[in-house]
Amino acid sequence: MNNSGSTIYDIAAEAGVSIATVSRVLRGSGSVSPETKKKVEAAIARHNYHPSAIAQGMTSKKTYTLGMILPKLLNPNYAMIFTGANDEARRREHLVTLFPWRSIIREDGDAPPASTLVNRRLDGLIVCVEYLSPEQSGRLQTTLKELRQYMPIVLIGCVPSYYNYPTISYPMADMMRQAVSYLVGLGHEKIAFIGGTEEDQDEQRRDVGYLAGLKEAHLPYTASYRVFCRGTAEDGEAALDGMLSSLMPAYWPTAVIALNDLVAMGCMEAARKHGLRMPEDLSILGCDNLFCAPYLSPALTSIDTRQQELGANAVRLLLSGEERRENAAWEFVIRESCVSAHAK
Amino acid sequence: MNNSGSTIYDIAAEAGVSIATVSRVLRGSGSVSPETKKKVEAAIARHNYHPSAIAQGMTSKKTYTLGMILPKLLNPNYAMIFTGANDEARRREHLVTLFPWRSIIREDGDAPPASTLVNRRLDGLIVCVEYLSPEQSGRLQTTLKELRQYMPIVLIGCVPSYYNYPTISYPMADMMRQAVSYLVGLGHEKIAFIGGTEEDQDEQRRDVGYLAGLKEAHLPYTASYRVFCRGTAEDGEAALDGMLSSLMPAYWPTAVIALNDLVAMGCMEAARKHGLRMPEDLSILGCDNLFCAPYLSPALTSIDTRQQELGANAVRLLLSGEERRENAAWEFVIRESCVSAHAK
DNA sequence: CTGAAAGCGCTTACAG
DNA sequence: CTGAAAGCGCTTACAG
Repeated sequence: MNNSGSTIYDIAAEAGVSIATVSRVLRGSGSVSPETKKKVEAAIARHNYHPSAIAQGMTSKKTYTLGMILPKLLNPNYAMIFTGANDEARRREHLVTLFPWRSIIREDGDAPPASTLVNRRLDGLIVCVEYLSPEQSGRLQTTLKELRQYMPIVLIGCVPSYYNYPTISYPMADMMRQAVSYLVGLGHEKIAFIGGTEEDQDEQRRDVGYLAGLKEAHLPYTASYRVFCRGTAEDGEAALDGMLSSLMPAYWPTAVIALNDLVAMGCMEAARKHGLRMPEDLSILGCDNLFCAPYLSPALTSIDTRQQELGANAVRLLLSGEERRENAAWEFVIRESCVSAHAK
Repeated sequence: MNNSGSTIYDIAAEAGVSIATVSRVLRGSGSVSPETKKKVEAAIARHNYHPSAIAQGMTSKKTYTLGMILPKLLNPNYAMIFTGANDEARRREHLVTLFPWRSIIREDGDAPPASTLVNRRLDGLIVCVEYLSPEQSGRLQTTLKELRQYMPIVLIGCVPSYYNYPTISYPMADMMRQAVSYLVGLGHEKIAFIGGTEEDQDEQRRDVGYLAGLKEAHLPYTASYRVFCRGTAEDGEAALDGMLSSLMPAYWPTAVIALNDLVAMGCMEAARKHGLRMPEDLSILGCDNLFCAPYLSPALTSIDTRQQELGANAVRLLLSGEERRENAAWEFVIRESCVSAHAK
């Protein structure tokens, strides 16, 4: 039986009923007598009929597909977020499709922003925000405002507190404050912070927490211990390398808090090149708890940001239609890369 | 202007033309006089009108959406494949959406396989195949045969040579033969192979190449050097641990070829626990060249399998409609984890 | 160059 | 419980 072309008309004809009736048994709506239901189901099975979600969407105005925008999928974290979202969406009969970051940031000669997004008539959009320069942030907000007219939006990740959308965001300042506190508890006084952006004005940004942590511990703030960089391993390596190179060894930090595990990996590399033993000479704290964290040397102590959970929760929030702003969950994962400052 | 509801009718009314004309300027088909074209474009801009891809698909029978099925996205490799595919698809005005592995393998109480896939009226499907037990392989083939009636399919990854679909597959036996050869060149004679499946009958499977490599070097095949496992770091750790525990140290291998970098990471962990120094006591060769390979200790020598390229090529092959079977590209990336057998 | 009309595959009031 | 009909937002022959 050539099933690739069956439509609801074929089924109706086969079962000797109208297409309305077929539709009813398909959706389990309205009422259908047991006998005709049986006939229709038999016809469906015989034709191996699969109703077109496209045509259904045409009528119902729903596509059952959600859009997701991530800075990049190459960072394994984003893959986790996507997986979490995708799985949750499947449970709710939705699909999630990924759109490129540039479709909302719109650089140079990009296509009109958002047009693909809107064409596809998505039921909603999840945008993961992170590390934006002021101009990027401006353009993003413009695009979001436009998109908002067409579909509900949920923001996740490191979302500045002045963005006004349903959001699930990491309490970054808290995380960093506690990170400092953890290292202080291990006896560290020279604690560096590598990564993050200096330009954003959000009060929840990472270095606000870093500064708060230092203050809380009555530690002085040393400008050369705070270096900004983006989130790759190369960035991290260059950043720590630069810091170590410009400082007399006596002033080298004994601990560094890295923006994320990628940066932490780069820091390890830089430390190694400068002859530092880890963790004795230098403790390193990462963030994200990448799958490879346990396999680094030393095994990386990190902050698990439960990315899969974040993705799943984003879908739930989006589908709920609520306007809430919530905090994402996180927790320390203690391994071997952070030890007492007096371990050496 | 409330643009969220504009349809082609609104534009037509606004411009004082028929919807057919609007459609023509939208698609650049047929011919339209410059003036009416201008009028229509003005109306489109004023309404900020975005034609519905859904409705367009309704007529054209195309969804411009491709499906992709990966064993799991959590392995960063798969994220690379997906990214490569997604980027290439975007260039060709297509979207790619991810479907869960179980939708084609159909385990226990799963929904009827393929039904979501077919409902969505995909323009094509890319399936990444890997490490299948015979039963899984059987079920997969059944599902593929069914799906094939509805949409073109391309297979990628480690595809048994007896699968009869357009395919881009790694020449695994070749890769492994050359891996052995590389280690032999470094003076190794006790070379272990960890990973892969023993059940598949494909002649391109990894251990065929491993055996061929040994033979070529006139090295004996030692059964205890070949241990099967799945592809996670835990699997790799358990596998090498088991091997080392069951062998007298004098018989320990001096080099191990790991199924992939995850397994290699696990092997490193196991080696460390058994007091082996790397690379002096044990060389390790990975496969996939994960982003973290350079940051392991020692930096992992690996086989780069160019996953992003694979994803992009899969899209091209799928959209070309050709029935070819091609080999995926790969290359050695030499770092520090493989050294001369006499280095100690 | 342009419009009226049919059709894509469904769903959903509205009658009966 | 069931069917005829309108409608979802487009595209594409077919006339003119």
